[in-house]
Amino acid sequence: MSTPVKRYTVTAALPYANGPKHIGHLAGAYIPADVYVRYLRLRQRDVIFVCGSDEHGTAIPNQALKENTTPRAIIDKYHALIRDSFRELGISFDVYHRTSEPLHHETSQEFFLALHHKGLLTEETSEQFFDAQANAFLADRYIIGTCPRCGHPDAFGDQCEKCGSTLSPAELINPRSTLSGQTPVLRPTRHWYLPLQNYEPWLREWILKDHAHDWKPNVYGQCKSWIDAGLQPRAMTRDLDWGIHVPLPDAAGKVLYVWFDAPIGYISATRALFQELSSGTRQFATPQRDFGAVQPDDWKTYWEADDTQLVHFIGKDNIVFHCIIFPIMLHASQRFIVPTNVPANEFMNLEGNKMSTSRGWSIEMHEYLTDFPGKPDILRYALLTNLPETKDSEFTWKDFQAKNNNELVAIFGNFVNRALVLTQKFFANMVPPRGPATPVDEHALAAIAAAPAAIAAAIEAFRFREATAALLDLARTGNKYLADTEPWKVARHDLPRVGTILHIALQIAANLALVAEPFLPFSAQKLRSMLRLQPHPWTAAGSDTLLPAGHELGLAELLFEKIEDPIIDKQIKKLMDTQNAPTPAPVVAPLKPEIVFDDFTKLDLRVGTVTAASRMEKSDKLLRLTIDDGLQARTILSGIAKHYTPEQLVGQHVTFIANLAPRKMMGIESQGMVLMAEDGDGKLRLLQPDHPVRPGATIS
RNA sequence: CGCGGGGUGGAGCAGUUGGUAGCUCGUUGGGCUCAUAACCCAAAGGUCGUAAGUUCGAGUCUUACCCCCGCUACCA
Repeated sequence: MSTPVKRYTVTAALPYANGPKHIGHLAGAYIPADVYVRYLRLRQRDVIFVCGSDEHGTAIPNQALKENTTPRAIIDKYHALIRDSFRELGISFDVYHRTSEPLHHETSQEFFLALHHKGLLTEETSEQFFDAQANAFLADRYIIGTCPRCGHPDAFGDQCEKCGSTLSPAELINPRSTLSGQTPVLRPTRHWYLPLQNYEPWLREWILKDHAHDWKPNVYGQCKSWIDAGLQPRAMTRDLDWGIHVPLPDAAGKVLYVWFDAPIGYISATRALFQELSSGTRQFATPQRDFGAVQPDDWKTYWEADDTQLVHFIGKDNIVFHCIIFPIMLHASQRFIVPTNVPANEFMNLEGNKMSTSRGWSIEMHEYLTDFPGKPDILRYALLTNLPETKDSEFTWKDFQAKNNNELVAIFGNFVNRALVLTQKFFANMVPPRGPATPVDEHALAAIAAAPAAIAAAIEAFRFREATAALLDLARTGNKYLADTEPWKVARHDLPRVGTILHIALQIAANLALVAEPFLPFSAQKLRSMLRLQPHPWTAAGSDTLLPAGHELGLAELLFEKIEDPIIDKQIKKLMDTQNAPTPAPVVAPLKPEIVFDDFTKLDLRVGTVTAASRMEKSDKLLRLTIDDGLQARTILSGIAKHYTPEQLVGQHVTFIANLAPRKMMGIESQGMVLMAEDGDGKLRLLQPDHPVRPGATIS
């Protein structure tokens, strides 16, 4: 709204290097970001496209344990895999860095210290689980125990991988440390917090007011939700030995929170880019344009100058970090600019279900590249036309096939092929001269002139589906033009007229080659070579003189190939097979330690009759039961709403623990615990006597 | 009434400030034969989640409710 934009810093979410990344990630961030950047480059704007691997956090050591190797080996492996996949898919980063690099550690520590020296971080002490034997605080992921929901014996402290529940370590039954197997204890620990709440007025001004109209509704809504809920201080450090050390004298064993250091990775990557550009080395930098002579410090303008536009491309899971926390860090630094826009996408589902690498329900980038060699553009196109821009979308293999066969092949590729084959046939593969234009010709020329602006407007508004559709519309125009003018018929009596028609058709093809570059870079390149067309800036798009009369064309080949059913069926089968893979044997909980008879007699187990049952408001799982135990009506809350309706329970016998200390949940006191048999798959069933008994009957 | 996003022809989606409901794919019929049985034209197909309200007029505004997705919470 103020200063004209002089340069762009475009980032795509740092992929977490704990495993391969799938096409949902591509659809969420990388493909739209790449289209945007390639477009800006064609506009000859000053843009950098930065990314890198996010290699810290607790999940990396965790994955190392799973794969029985070291964190270093994990990040090396997945960094390379992800980086190479991106490159093969044509994601044109100027630099792909990694957060394990010393330069990033240094950048992050400087950032942390800058905030610390300004007095913007607070120190607080809280209680966290500690493993006395390993002498280490345990991140949630390092604590495992029996899941209180499904009984899975190896649920993590933050989440049960089996039933998907979100947990906190305190909920686990028989919690144990993965480091030593010991039961962890609570112990106080000190951390540095960023008081997010202090920045609420600024956020309200910056997001809710200044960006009320230019940010996407899903992003804006999420931000508003967070701000209105009231922001809390957030710990920016962790007790861990994998990560970036807190650069303070009294902070042994403390590292920066991964979400503190990861977004700083964008800055580190930018620094790395300019270091390598100025020194001529190429380790992480893969410059996609001529940057000219630069100095190492030139990175600063891309993060500090007001006339730089910073755009973060991310998936919706990252909104809070890129719109709230990182901007607060940037703003608090009083040095860096904050993002101009954060065009986050929703999620892409796969054949009806959420994508998940761990459950095998996904298409990994490297798998696609192996199964469809030389066809990155088809995936780019299929994702682009189906981006989850406003809501979750769905990828199916049939749709992928249809998009390729009916659109890329039949409309785009076929038009180009028609124009080239006709030119070969009638004009010895030379661009014929153009004669007087008829109204039909004028119409086609007008379409050529209008297309680039329509595409550009959609890209600049972050509407990539629309932009892609506009691209294909130009190819449709070409097909229609040929159908309307019928050069194969005209050839029988008026060859010069055929020349005019093909001249215009070839200009359409040339324009396609130009404006397709951001979307389908490999095919655009191929088409350019078929036309022997030099690269042009975007400003040349819309011109009807890209190919001069007399210009000799190159060798015509098929731009896209049909994909036959068996290929698609094979992919679908592959996906289905992952679900039919031998399901892990039903979980039978391991035996607990032996107890003596006295331990058993401490339990007062009884049978009661349910006299009333109702759902608890605001709870999916809790039922409020009133139970006649022979003495009184006692209230017990039970987490069985997913398994029984209140109506089913009234009148039923239930067994319960009568002398369990009362516990308040959702504001209601629960006086006991109803016993349930739990199946391996998490289903709960009542435990009942096989004949009616009187309420209060004891169990022994 | 926890928060956010979304519910529009068979499928996937557009619909800016309220003024006769559009696009792509699919379907059906026709045309064409240069082209990867591709292309072009036409038609059929929607009570815009439900109900009420504001208005001369609502997919578009208000209210209530229903459903889907995500986040959050309870789970003795």
